[in-house]
Amino acid sequence: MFNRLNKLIAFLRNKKKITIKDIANELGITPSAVSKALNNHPRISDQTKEAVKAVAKKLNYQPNNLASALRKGKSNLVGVMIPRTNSNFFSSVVENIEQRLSTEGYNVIIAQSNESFERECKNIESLLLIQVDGIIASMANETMSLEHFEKIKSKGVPLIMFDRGEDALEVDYVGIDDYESSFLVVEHLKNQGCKRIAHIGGYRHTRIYKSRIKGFEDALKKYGLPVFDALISESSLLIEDGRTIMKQLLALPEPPDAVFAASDFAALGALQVLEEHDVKVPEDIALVGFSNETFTSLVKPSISTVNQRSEIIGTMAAETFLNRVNDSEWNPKLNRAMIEPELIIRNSSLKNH
Amino acid sequence: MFNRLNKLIAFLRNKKKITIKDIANELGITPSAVSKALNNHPRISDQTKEAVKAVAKKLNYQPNNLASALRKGKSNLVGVMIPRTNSNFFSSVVENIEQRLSTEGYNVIIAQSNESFERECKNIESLLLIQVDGIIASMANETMSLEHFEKIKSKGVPLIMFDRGEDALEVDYVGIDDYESSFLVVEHLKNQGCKRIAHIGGYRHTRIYKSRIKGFEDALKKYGLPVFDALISESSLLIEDGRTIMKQLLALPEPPDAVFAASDFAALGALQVLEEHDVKVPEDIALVGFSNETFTSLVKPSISTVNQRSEIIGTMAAETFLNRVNDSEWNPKLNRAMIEPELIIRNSSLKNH
DNA sequence: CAGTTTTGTTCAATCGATTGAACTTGTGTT
DNA sequence: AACACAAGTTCAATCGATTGAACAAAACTG
Repeated sequence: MFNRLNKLIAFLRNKKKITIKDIANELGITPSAVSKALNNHPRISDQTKEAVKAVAKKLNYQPNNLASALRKGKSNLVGVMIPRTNSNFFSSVVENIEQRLSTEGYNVIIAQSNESFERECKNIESLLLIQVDGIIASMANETMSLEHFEKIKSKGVPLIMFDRGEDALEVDYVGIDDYESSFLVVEHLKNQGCKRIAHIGGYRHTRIYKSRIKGFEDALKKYGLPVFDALISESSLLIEDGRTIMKQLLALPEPPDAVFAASDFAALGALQVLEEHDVKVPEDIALVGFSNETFTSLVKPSISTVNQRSEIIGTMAAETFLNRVNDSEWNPKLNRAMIEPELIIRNSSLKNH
Repeated sequence: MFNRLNKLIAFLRNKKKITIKDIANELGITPSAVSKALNNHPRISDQTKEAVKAVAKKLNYQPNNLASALRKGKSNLVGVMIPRTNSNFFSSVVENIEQRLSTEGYNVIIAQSNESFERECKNIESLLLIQVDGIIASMANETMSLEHFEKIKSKGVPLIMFDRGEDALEVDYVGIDDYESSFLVVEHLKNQGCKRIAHIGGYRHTRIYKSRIKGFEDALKKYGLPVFDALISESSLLIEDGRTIMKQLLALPEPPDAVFAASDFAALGALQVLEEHDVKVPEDIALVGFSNETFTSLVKPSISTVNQRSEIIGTMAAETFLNRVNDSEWNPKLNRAMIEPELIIRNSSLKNH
């Protein structure tokens, strides 16, 4: 009884699998003619093409991408690897990449590393196994070694990094100008009358965080403000890190009158601690975060932050990939795009209102 | 000059492409022996197996998944389609699915519909083209027609729905008991002394929202509270919807003393309006949301909400998929799992503290 | 009208791995 | 020594689509 059912199901499934052969039979031509007709080969008559396409539609033909990918060495898949999906910035970048690439016939595959180096390696492994035509990625915080990314390059698969990328990895890159963004923040805080500005930074081993720290220091100098090493810290920039560091800052003999955190999460942690210590924000201490996460506009006070222009970054990353596959080998020059950051001023740093 | 470079690159690429043939040559055996050795075929000697594996490692052999997928009709890919990635719930479910399936050798591919019906259709198209071995999905809010999902079934590809799924679509399902969750909320609100409870619900055409509304009404009856149609609304449950509806509720001759929103976003919108109208939460109006989004614990007051157990749902969805592929055709019975919801009580509904 | 082009199609090989059948050894049995 | 049998491997077909070369037929040229 089950056997009969099995066979029926198997039959139905086979029935479903329409191949170019079936179309060829239906029309009395060969599979190769069908293939060429479907691919708009110039040597095939319009008449045949139309007939083939009509039959294909009639039979509900679904091309087997695997087969064509195998033959053509092209899967029409683009892998996008991000540290986390539950971040406004990353998910927005992905959305914009999807939007741009889908018009070009590419399917976007998302993989998340969860900020884990190991996961990142595995994901790359997976994406390469799937034979993606390219990878657009942003590094996990944990990542220090670059071998896994080198592997992508060495396989000849185009690799485009965004936001978190390293110069040592000589690949196309799209991101905002992190160095510049620190200037925006410091200038704004200075205008608000702040004089002792602290920076809750990311680890210097990551280029973007290094740039933000360097930009921060240089901006202080430019605007004639003192640089205190005790006010500059490095961490993973999670909420908890923000909390810990903020507590340390408050314990200083001379606490800062402004805090610039290199991540909104760290800023949030800092805000929580400030509140717990009844420190008024922005009156006593002004606060600025980074990334324009959704919650920054929801908390009280709303947190000023740096907009990383996820739409532009996503679109440009996609565009860069497209250039890369179209130009292919003949264009070995790197494409490094630095987008202008935008400071979004909210209540956490707005003293005069 | 460029030509030479081209050739070098081409050469390097070819060099990279190690196939079982190369391994076979290296050892003086045939490709099929290599294939069998790598797949632990019983008829191959341990000695050969070890030798093959050693050489494979030495040459850094990367199996071409496309080829094996083509032959075996199995890609080892599982597509996960969710409405949005920037939601705590969905991204957590995905993470748990990934975790479970990766141990089984599957690669998870994420696609987001962005709550758009059209996008959902396209994504399914894509996933089917990629020849995924199965699809785990949660429907977009916009979706009313189910044809695209039927298509998955008709192709014999296992389909598992989670959270947002319809009974009409006769497929495996994992989700919390939405009906029950309304009881938890109403019971809690009643214990807080609330008597006129409003419900900001989702559209009834979606099963889960219908269940929540039905559960809400039945719970009111069970706990001896009056059911007012004017206090029950349907919307897309976005922040803006929460705002609009809250305003309407406040404009009533007799406003509610508690609001149960079927989404945290709607609850957030309601909270904003309440604050703008200087209504005290929870004293004047208590508020409960749904989904345990990150921000619910960050805003003031923190929002009580229903935990959808993303970990359990993700793991069970993965498990269900695995059962389905292993049991294959012989087990046509549906697997509908209803997880117990959990009420997380925060300040927005806690009057006595 | 012979000869050349153009057009439309078929042929056959190919992508890389898999798999059942077939074949060749070596070992064990009587 | 003859034979069965298992072990180890090779052979050849296959998955479905693609592609350059080859071929036939029609259209054009002088």
